[in-house]
Amino acid sequence: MPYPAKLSQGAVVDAGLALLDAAGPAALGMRAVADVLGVRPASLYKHVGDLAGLEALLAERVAAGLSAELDAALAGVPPGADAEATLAAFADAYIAFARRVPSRYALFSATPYAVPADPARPGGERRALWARLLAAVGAVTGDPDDTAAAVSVWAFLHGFAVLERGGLFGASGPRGGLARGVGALARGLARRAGA
Amino acid sequence: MPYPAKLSQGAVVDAGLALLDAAGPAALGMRAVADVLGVRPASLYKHVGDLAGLEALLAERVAAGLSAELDAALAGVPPGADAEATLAAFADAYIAFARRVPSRYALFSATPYAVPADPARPGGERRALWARLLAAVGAVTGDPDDTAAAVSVWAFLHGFAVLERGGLFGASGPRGGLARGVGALARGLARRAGA
DNA sequence: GTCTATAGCAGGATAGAC
DNA sequence: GTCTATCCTGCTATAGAC
Repeated sequence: MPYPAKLSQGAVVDAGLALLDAAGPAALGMRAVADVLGVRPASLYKHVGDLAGLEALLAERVAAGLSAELDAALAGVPPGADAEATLAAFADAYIAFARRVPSRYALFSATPYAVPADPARPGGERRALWARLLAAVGAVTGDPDDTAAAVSVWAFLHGFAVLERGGLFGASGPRGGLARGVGALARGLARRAGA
Repeated sequence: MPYPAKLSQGAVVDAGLALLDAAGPAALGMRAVADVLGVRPASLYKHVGDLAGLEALLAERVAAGLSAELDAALAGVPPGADAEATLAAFADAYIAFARRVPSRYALFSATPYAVPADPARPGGERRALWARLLAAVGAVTGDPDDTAAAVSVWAFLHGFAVLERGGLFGASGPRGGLARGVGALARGLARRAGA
């Protein structure tokens, strides 16, 4: 065989992830991914469609990784723990991910919605993430499906991650803003004592 | 005169702003701005240096606009108002700006720090914005220089703006998450009643 | 200060051979 | 399924004439 099969969709996604970590989201492109794989750019189109398709696959993969880490963090919280401690564990895991692999987090959060293409029903990982968030927030509010509260917490965490990564906090850094915000949200979102 | 002066730095910035509003941050470029002005791209370089210089000028201008609106919102709060109402007015004005001119907000928040170039000491508008934020948060915490609390509120507002604009909330939208988060932060950040 | 002309670079995507 | 070869589009930035 003159041209044996060297690629697969999974291999292309793996290469994209490696490139993402090494060179950042701006460097993600068909040419660069092909270079990583030692292959010609044209070959990739048979496996991931086009660049947008590759990005969607990558976002899904990243969402799965984040979801797993959040799951582990929630599982590590002792059964009788304080509700605020549960939310703090979730928040710490979320921010730790954004700090450890900022390029993956950037790609994930820049992809509006994994437009449900035909194969394998993407977007499912996003829903899993949302479920983890609702669980963590539910521990604080007492309502296991408190959408507004979940939106609040997500907005705070995402905003913190983005501002920190963008250098918007300046040289002084966040200055305790993470713990302060998580604590404030936990107390402020909690069901009123008398209710 | 064969080539009368048609341009000025201010005119180029105005055109950039118009282009930004009409076509989004991705469309901002020397060619496009020149087209808006009916001029050749090469002419712009005498006025704004290069593309990065133009972006810095635009970010500064946008920061000034946002700062002014926040100022007006804070000034509109009655003197004896509740501390939570003050923060809510600030938050509403912030999000209203991000919704009304999303491209301007995106440019502003994407520019890490107006690198202080020689002319007119840029970056000053950012500091003004930070002062407004500290004032609004100080009304809630009682500390006029509570950095951690200000970081918390900014992270929440920016995160909300970004997620909403990016369509990350999905079809259902934020679902009351803004008011919920502002209320929770106001209560959670407030100085303890007994202190 | 504006113009013409051009250099230089990078990127996505396709047609058709093997 | 991979290859070669190529097209097309987009952009910043500079040199030198007027």
